[in-house]
Amino acid sequence: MKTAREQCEASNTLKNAGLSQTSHRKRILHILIHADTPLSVSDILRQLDQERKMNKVTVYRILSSFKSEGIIREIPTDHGVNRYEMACQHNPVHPHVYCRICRTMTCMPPITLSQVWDLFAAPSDFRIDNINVSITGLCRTCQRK
Amino acid sequence: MKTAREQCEASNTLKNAGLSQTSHRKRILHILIHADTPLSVSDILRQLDQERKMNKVTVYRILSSFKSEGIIREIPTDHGVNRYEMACQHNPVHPHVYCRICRTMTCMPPITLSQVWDLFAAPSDFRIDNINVSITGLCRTCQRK
DNA sequence: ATCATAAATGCAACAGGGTTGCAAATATTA
DNA sequence: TAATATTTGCAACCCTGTTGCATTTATGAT
Ligand SMILES: [Mn+2]
Ligand SMILES: [Mn+2]
Ligand SMILES: [Zn+2]
Ligand SMILES: [Zn+2]
Repeated sequence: MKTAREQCEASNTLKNAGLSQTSHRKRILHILIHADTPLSVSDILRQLDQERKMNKVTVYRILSSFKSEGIIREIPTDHGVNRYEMACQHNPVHPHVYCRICRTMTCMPPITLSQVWDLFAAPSDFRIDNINVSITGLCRTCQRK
Repeated sequence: MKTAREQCEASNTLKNAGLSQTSHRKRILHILIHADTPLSVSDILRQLDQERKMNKVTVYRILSSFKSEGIIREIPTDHGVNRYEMACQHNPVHPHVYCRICRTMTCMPPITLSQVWDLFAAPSDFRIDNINVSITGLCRTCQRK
């Protein structure tokens, strides 16, 4: 019997999703698991390239497969740059605050799915894949400028 | 004394925002006021071009000024294409459902700002400009394919 | 109205995120 | 090991959105 934490590790995550265990996928997953804020593709490429270059097309395709399998969440921003975070048990759906100047994105405490459901009352014939709550504005630092 | 409806008309909106009354701005505002769903720049250009062409840079700049003045809201999507809707009295903040296949965006019933505030508990030192709730998934039609 | 000044628009060129086709490399299975 | 399917890299591309600059249009004072 595995602990919950173990099940969120890279190789288990890939196994549970039915994805083959390539080194590329594990490297990207490792970065996402250890991130404390949602990452853009540029962020991920920058981290990868410190160790060994990876083609950006590969990163996009891997993120796309992770998204299809529900391993990660995609969070759009006002600036047209998507960000990605783990969608595992330890990271339930939650809102984000996003500074439109420095483009810092910060995770907020989670809300329960039932709260979201009650509040937003999505139409019953719409199949929900993803609920994104994004609060854009100015962080404390950027308010001073 | 003007009625509330009159205050949301194009020329009044421009006057209240302190923007000069150019024909370009009025044409775009007219399109947004009569839209029943948030529009992309392509949507707006397509409608404009049926009558008389307008340069896309002009459209972007006008939307940008409208956004700065709080006349319109900008709604990002998973596909990196922003959409725009009026932010007048008759159109309070509300969530949207967005189909990731046909890319249809539909407005949902409004929630009160205090509900959002209580639920998301944004940090007190963050100055909120915009709260966006976006529900992505499949519309009824696209579920059948 | 006339002129001076500021603001708005069009055009071209560009930036950056993201995608597609195809060939080469790697993993999987028999 | 050999055959097959999947993954990766590369180049070229598409699309949204931006920037610089010249031209046009609006504004405001004389
Ligand atoms: Mn988060
Ligand atoms: Mn709406
Ligand atoms: Zn900031
Ligand atoms: Zn659809």
